[in-house]
Amino acid sequence: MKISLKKSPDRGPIPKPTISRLCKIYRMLEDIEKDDQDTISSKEIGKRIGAGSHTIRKDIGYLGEKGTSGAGYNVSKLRAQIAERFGFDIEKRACIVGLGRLGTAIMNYEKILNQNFRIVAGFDSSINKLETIRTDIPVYPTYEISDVVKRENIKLAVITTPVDAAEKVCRHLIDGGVQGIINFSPKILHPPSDMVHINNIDLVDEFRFLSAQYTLDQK
Amino acid sequence: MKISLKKSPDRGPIPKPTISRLCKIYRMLEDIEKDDQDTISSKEIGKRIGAGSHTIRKDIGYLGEKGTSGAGYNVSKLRAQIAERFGFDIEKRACIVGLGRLGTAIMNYEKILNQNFRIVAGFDSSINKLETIRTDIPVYPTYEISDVVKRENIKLAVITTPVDAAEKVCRHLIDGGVQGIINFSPKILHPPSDMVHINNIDLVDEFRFLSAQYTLDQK
DNA sequence: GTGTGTGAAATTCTTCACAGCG
DNA sequence: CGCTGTGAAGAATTTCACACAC
Repeated sequence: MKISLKKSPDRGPIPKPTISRLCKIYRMLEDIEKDDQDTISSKEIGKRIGAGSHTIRKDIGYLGEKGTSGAGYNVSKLRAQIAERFGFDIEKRACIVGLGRLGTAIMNYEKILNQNFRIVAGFDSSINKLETIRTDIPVYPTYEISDVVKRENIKLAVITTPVDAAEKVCRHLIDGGVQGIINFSPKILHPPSDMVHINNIDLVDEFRFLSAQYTLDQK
Repeated sequence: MKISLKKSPDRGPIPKPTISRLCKIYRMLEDIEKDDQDTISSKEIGKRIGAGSHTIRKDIGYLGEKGTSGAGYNVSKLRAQIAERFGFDIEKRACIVGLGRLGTAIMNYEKILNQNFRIVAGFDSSINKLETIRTDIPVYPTYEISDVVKRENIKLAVITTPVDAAEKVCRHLIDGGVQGIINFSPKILHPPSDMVHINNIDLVDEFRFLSAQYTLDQK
């Protein structure tokens, strides 16, 4: 007699690289859903996001839902699965701190609005700037950060201030309850607790990284 | 008799994470050099860039130059060492394709200019935009990309076009000889050869990644 | 004592390989 | 067959631990 002991598979915590790939896969699935295609193989997903089919299957394995052998994955089911696991169906409220060129560019980046991320506040330390900015999104002086963040239930923030302001701004955001920060200032910010995640993106560093790589492979 | 056989250490190819950290360390050293501090320990470097002291020592080990036990590393010597290895002393020429809000913001990001990266061209498909843009940097229509890139010896590029243009632009850049690309469009671009490096940064994905992480750790 | 250099261990992540399903 | 699911192998990184230098 065969005992159908279904051994629970890989259900450890999801590795970060997997989370990152699943986010990319998610967007890809959105695109594909718009086309006629309603099924997709791990191989094709892999080709699109730049990974092997094995990796993709492992990644999807963490979600728990199964694909159909021989056919691949059901596009909308898989997308829904990722959304559910990562909370993408719940609208997230975000803000931008630092309304210079980059900050306003992001504030107006219409794409974000459609994607269950809503930018509901902008902050700048210059009263002048606050008065001249043309936008539908309410803007506030920086000293109100933690109050507004609390009141508006903002969970995500983008920092586009000059370097010297970044650290203080970061503290205020976290005091207010922000849980994820994208920091474009060239000051590396560290999460004060495991409940907060920070993504430091510095353009100059990115340039350097690319430059270093191709310099190295010319040796 | 003791034979002083100096076994050559870790001299394999430098791992990517190490390259990335060394780029951050490099910037940090620049900052510190401006202050009075002329020596720094692996522990402090680690704290600043968010890594353990062990990791930092390993990273620096790849460079070949040694620190001084008990004192740490000589700041300017280490910086020079990184610059030399990664070619940071050689001025790199860059361009921006897509002169929307984000593109122009980056084009005017004065920091880059000071850092041995010079933005020497902008491109856009709209003649209108080319005519109205106010900048010292020469701008061209996109169909001239590969010519201008070749002529101006441009090695780095930033893509800030809408999605549908990204792929074609990427090809033209690479035809012209670009070796490193930062792509801000939400289309994932793949390097056609090992000689080209591409860094795909999509804002929405970054939001999702952060959002996913904090959603997961609330479970 | 403080701090580096580095093999070795531990961990994390990716790739392989192959059984099993449609 | 083609394609998924998954343990096991393998590779890449990080962390440890401790000898040695200042």
